[in-house]
Amino acid sequence: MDVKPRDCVHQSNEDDHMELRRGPWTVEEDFKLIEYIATHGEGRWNSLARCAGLKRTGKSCRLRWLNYLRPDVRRGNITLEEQLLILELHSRWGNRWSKIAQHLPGRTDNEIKNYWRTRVQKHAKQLKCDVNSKQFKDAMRYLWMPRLVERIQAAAATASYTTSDDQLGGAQVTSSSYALENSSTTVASSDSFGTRELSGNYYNHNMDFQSLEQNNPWLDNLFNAEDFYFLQQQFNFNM
DNA sequence: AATCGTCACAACCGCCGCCTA
DNA sequence: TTAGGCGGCGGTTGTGACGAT
Repeated sequence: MDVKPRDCVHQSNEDDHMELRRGPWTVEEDFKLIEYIATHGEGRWNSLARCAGLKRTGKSCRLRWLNYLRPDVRRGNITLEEQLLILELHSRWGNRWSKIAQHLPGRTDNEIKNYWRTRVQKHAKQLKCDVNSKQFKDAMRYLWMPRLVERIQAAAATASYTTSDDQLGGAQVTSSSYALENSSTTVASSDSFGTRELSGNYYNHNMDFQSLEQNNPWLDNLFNAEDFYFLQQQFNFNM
């Protein structure tokens, strides 16, 4: 952003010692922040907070803007393609959330971090293994990621045969196609493995995921009973 | 209907590196 | 050169929503 709130003279001793607000943001606070940034641009968050008349720390304003109010923030469920990208990038970079977020347009590091903690770590916990263990990494690489690839491909195939938005939901197909385009370029450029290799691994394990999926509408529940059995057989998890 | 447990997500905290005076 | 301020990042916590009992 170009315009910085550098010409703010709205400071007084009272302001300096005012009680800072914490906790959830109100609609009024959001409005103030949006208005101020629309006029003056973002950056220099401490003085921005003062000049905008917000009884918040600069950090709090920055976080609220970047994670919630920014117009290009994408909200809603993490798509399959995004899940695949997160797993792929995390396997390369670890907990470098902001770096990972740079490759998922509209997603924030906070959102990705939350996704990892609530979904991925949950499954590690269910498998009674450490999320950083080789076992779990193998499970991700040889089961979870190939499955995501299959699901992405299946969704794309279904979409191509479908002309009616009513059957799949127009928004979902659009979002899926958009993300697939992005993820395929990124994943394909991976120096370690790409979609083809992932699919190969998937077939090597000789699993009939298609029928499995038909019988199990797991969708967001990434590991189901059969998966646990498979993991137990393949990776000797103690369950 | 009430209570409890779990999940998802927003927000805060502490640390670190960079910049500037 | 250095000290202080600031922004960015990753870890952690608080809390509302929701489902199970």
